[in-house]
Amino acid sequence: MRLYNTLTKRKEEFVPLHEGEVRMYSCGPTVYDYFHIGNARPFIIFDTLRRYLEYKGYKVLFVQNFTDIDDKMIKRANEEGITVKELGDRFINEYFKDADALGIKRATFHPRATQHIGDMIALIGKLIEKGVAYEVNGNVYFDTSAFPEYGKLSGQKLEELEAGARVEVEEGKRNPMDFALWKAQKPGEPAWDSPWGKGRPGWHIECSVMAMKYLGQTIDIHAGGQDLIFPHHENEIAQSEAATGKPFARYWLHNGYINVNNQKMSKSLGNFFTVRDILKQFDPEVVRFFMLSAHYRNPINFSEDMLRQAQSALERLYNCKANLLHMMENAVERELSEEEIDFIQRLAGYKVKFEEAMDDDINTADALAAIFDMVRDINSQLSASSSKQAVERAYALLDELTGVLGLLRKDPRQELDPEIKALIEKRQQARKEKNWALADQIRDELRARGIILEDTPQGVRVLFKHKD
RNA sequence: GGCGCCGUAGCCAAGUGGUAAGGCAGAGGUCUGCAAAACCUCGAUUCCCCAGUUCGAAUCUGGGCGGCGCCUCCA
Repeated sequence: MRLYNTLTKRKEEFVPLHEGEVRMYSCGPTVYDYFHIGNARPFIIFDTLRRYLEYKGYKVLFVQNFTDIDDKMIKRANEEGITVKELGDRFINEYFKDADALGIKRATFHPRATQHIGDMIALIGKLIEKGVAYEVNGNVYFDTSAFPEYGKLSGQKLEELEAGARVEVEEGKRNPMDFALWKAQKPGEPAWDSPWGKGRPGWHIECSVMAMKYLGQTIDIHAGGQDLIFPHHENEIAQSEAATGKPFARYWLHNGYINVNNQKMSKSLGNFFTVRDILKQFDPEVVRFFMLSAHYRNPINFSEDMLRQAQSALERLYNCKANLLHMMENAVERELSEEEIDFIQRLAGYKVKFEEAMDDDINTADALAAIFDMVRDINSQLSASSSKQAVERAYALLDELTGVLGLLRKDPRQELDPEIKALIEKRQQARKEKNWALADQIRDELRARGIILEDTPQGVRVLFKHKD
């Protein structure tokens, strides 16, 4: 598999450090609010990468943190009149509700920053010992000039960064690009004891600490949004590598933004849509499909119209799944025909195409194209008279490949309540008697209730309309 | 000022040297009591523009136009 590595600006063959095992870390949310759909992109994309690595047989250790202490947390907690801890508890809970809905698997570990303060203090102490960090009035800063490779991830040179710096130089910093590892307590802020007095950790140190604690000093994959390249990930590299003398992460993956009217969606611009709100109107899998319909490094424009397109496309896949399930209940056990043998051979081809796409830097758009090719073939090849074996093979592959993408997780068949069943029976009777007026009336009635009836050669097929 | 990305049919989107995937929308047809679903057919002689390299370029090089991002919290 090849992955685009931000560090080298190239696609590289992915080879994990430990055979058969992948250790990856992805920057998680700051839990001060519901997350928006721009935040959802890396969650969905890197969940998909994780699923694909597992599909390929790797054991994946996946860590995604929660940032539960920083300026935004403190500000919001004050506004709400609750503690930072209470705020964090609440939105971690809300995070899981939305993430679960989107089919994002739980990470192996979901560490919280505030539960690793001791480890952070230890790492900061080590950096001071090594002479790459210094303390001023209870604040500790990382000395960027002491780390010659600073800027290697973002492709920036220290002097250029400084020239363009819009940062106000904080009192006590030796260098404008130096960043806080530890912040002295200000009145009213939560604080922890440390060798430099009461205070709290800077943002960047948490990811270094939690990544190394759970995954070791050198991890395979570190992922996040493009806006984290600088300064967050740059700083993580500086801290971690200055402390250990070893490469911190071997492959750095960054997803592109979600735009609204071609502008980056962000909290500060106010042009964001929370996942919570979108899910009132759309099925979560529609959101997931939308994210996967473009390559993860390209920007994608978000709009309701795009979601509707995704919804229609997803429905095509669900129709295929529903058809196969329906056929499986009716298909006959018999020898495969020559045609069916050819068909099964073609199935293997779609699987190869799918894997080639995913192996090429997680090209989910191309992988979906392979699935759509397969769906067309299934639809034209299989019918009521197909052999059960052929139908089952097709179903198994569709289920397997869409499963890697986290799609088609629902069973389109649902228990019907007796009233609906009775209506369908009544309609069947009417159809037998060629009472088309009554039959159509019942069909319309059910449609209004979100139940779609299709008359197939094998009997009535019941579909449930997705939210829209 | 530094670093970087993008511009492919009405819309979305792969493809990055060998002659334009896939999806949505639309048109016609087949099937159907009518539908729905599905299937078949139709859509870029062409990939923002210009020049160059090449037997050959959407794909490489140079220039231009247009859009966007990072360099500050941000997925």
